[in-house]
Amino acid sequence: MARNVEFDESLAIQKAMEVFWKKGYNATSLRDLTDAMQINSSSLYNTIGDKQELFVRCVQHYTDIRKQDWEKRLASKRSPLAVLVDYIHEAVKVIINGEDSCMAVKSAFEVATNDERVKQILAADDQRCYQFLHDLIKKSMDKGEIRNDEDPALLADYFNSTWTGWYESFILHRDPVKIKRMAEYFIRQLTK
Amino acid sequence: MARNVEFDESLAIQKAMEVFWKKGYNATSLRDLTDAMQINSSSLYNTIGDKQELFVRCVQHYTDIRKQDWEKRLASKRSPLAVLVDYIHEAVKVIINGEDSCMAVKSAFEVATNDERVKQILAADDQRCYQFLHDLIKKSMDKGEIRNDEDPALLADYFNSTWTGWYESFILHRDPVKIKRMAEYFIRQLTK
DNA sequence: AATATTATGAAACGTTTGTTTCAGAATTAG
DNA sequence: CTAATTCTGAAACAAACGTTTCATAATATT
Repeated sequence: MARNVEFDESLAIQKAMEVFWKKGYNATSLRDLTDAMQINSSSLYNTIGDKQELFVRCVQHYTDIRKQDWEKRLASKRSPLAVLVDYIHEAVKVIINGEDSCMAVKSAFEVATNDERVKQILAADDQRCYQFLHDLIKKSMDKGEIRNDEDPALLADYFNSTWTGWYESFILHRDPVKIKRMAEYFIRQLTK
Repeated sequence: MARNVEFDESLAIQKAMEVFWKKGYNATSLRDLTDAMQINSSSLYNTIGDKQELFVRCVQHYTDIRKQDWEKRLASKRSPLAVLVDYIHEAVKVIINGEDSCMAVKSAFEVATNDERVKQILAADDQRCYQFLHDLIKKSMDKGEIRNDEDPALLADYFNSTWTGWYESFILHRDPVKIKRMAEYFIRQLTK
């Protein structure tokens, strides 16, 4: 027998995520957040909680979106190698055209070292990406699309950790050609 | 005709660097810094400047140390491949045993996106690491120590960006074996 | 329609932030 | 020794921080 929450919580989380993504955890103030979310701080504290809790929810939201993307790609009818190559090309596009870097990577270095919950969420996200790559590599090997003289688990680990450096490179040099060349080498390693 | 600065400036920079390295730029307060440096904030502002200026000096100091290390390794009498492999193994040790992640990487993601001077310093540092790798790879190819069917500039770029992901992986999973296996694969790519 | 309950907005909370001030201690040059 | 200059330490600064309070508005249930 009382009123309901007025604002759309998932939309508010989305808006907060965008701010955290761009500025990072520590450089984002609560006013930055409530401005973007268009809610009062009392509403924030009544529903979601404090800044840390909000950040956890935002990181969770960020990784949820990625999870859905990987699941959709794995369900594709195309050949595993085609899905893998397509994914790499889209990753390059995101790095080159995206205004901001990857929120998962930024949060891993800035927050995961101090916040156990954020670390768990990002570790789970990383594990899913590994699984995504491992599935595609294994299937490609079984179908004879790529060479199979290396352990697919090792390749998945290696490739999974590779993107991170591409983000750093693009932050420092803003050279799209450099990223594209590395991606081509990346794919060549598998196929030749 | 007046007194001199009392504290050792380079020692103070070193101490400040350690704090920034561990906590990151935004999570570090000026009191954290003056406590570690064991100086009063007035002395800090009189000699070095504000927080941003101090951070720039710390990042510069961090990259200076790396520069010296690369120069020393390049001057080695051993074979280029041996120097390269040795460097990779030591990089793995640093990742696995180091309490904190790489300050250059952390700063690239947290600060370089907003601070042009930090970005320039880190870009120059990255360029030097590229040059270090390129020199060793080129020489190894010329001596016939490794395969030469790929462009050494491309390999240097690719390898240079690879470490960053290893740091992220270790933050999230703390699995030394994983890092070691990736390093072995890394070396295998060159030699076989 | 009355009532109990909850969400909201504005203001205020005590801390902490980065930075500045300034009197006095220290030191060098004449 | 004197005097001019500079460094230091403690205190204070306003602004911004994350968070809480509370009166009021809103609504679902009876």
